[in-house]
Amino acid sequence: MKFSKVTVPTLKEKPADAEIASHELLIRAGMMRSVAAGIYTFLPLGSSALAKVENIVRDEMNRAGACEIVLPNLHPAEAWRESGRWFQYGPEMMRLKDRQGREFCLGPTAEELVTLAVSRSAPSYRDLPVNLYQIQTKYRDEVRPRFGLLRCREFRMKDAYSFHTSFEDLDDTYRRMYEAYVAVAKRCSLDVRVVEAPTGLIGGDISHEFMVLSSVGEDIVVHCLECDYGANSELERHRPGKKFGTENSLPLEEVHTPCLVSVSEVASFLDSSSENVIKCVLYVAGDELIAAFVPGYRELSEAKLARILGTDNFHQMREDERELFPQVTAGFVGPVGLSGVKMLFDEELKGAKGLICGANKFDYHYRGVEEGRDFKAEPLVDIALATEGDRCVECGGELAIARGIEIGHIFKLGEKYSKPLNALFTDADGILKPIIMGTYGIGTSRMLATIVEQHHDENGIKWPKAVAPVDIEVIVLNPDNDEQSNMGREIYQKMMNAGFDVLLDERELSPGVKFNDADLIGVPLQVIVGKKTSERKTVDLKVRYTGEKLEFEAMDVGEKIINVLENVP
RNA sequence: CGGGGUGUAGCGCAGCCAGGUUAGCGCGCGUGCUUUGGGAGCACGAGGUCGGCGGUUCGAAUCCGCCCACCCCGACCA
Repeated sequence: MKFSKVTVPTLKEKPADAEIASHELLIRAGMMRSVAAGIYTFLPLGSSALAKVENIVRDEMNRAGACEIVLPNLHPAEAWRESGRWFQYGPEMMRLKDRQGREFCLGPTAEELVTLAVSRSAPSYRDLPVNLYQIQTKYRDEVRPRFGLLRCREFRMKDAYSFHTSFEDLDDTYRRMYEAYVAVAKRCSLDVRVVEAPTGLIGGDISHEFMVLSSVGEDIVVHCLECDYGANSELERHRPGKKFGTENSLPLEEVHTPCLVSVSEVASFLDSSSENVIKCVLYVAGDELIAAFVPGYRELSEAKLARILGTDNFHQMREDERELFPQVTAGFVGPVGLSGVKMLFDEELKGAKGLICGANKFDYHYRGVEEGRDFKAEPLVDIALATEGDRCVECGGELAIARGIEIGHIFKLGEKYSKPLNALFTDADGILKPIIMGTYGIGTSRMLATIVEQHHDENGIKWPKAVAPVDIEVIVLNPDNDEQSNMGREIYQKMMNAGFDVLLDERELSPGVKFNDADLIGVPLQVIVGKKTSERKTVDLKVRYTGEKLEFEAMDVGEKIINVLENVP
């Protein structure tokens, strides 16, 4: 590949709309261009890097016993109506009609189509299990596409679907896919953490997310620093690291707390701390009011609340709704003597003593409140978010809270799709039974961005060798010099013949431009042919990842390149 | 969908508040000469529906209205 013949429009300046490193660098390095919000064109180098990632995924899928297929992007509405998701998916699904008015969508995922494809062959237990996958463009009309390739409306994803005669058999494939995903991440130089995950719109019982910890990640991950426990914050479990409330019982008393509403204000006014205050958050769900109580030093998790309520159709009470619910005194709500409201108590409130809470009376709080004596914490639920200092439920180790980028997600679906789609197999006993399914997704374009997030410096991308768009860049500093030009071309040919992807930069530009472009593009190994070549018959090698520079005799540099390349990250 | 912001040459921006000739700057691009180990120099040159539509005005990039696109925060969500 010659630099002058391939479209690599590098930019000196940061694009105005790029907020994060991967977005900025993929554009500046000439690997992609934005077309519309959350829709990108991959230019030659970006396309090449994406293909490297996808081939690693492909290889690991094949090793795990999955078979590649190609499903259409255009899905007839019929399949989605049968599963019920045509109605559930909502505006996130890109819908369209053909000239006859028949409805279609652009596939956001493909459980329906693949399940129908398998079930139409009327499989018997002898035909199962099978595991089918594709690497395809997916469409989701995200509410807010952002961060370059991290959240797109059109993106690349590998999706696999497995079909089984039993849950035990599903467990086996699930484990193999889990291991394959870990292997993919490793080969792409991504440090991945596997966490328990919510199942969302895909559904099913058990699922795991593959998270790469990163400050630009959109998910919050809670994980143990000592064991393997990790979970998405939406369903994490934790053991409090400190005691809520006081050690001993205190007498209940009412105190005047004029205009003090927030937990910290009340705590400091009463010379106490947020570890003794009950926080109350009011929610409106339909025409019902919900008072949720959590320890004052914690945040309430709306995701957990949604799971408990069985709906996400609720919102925090707004000021203009206060008159609709005269039974509460906003800002001074406490569980003691409260009625006419649905109450929920975080588990940590059980048995707590010496607490401070609203007195359900304007400008008054109670102190010395004790659960069991002054109010009963029922129902007891897990609605609080983990906080720094919490301990692991598995091993008691320290929990860390971090942001993560979700690169993969695997689900045990069971019969969720096979039942409504009537996907059956004939068992050994001759009876038709629903197929047991699993589904496994990995975002390949998101992985590409994640790799750049994890591997870059102030000069540009530092591609790990396995996913670099090309392996070697040969830079001829002065192409007008015959000796340099010939040597550059010779090395270029030789390395291509040795099976490497090589980029030859013999553009008529000053050396600085070529050096900076090379660093920006981030090819693992630079071979520099310049003055030293014409004067001393040597060439320089520069390892992009480490910045290490080596000088070798030009004559036998081919072997040296191969040796050096073997040891670069 | 709520809040905030932006839209002027391929990219990054100034000009707008206080309307007034051929709308500027840097980078990039083209041609020529010089230069070639970390974003070269000189000379000449090309490139613009000032996001769109409508209005006010003798006159609109600039003021007003509507619309569109893009970005950020939130809500939401694989």
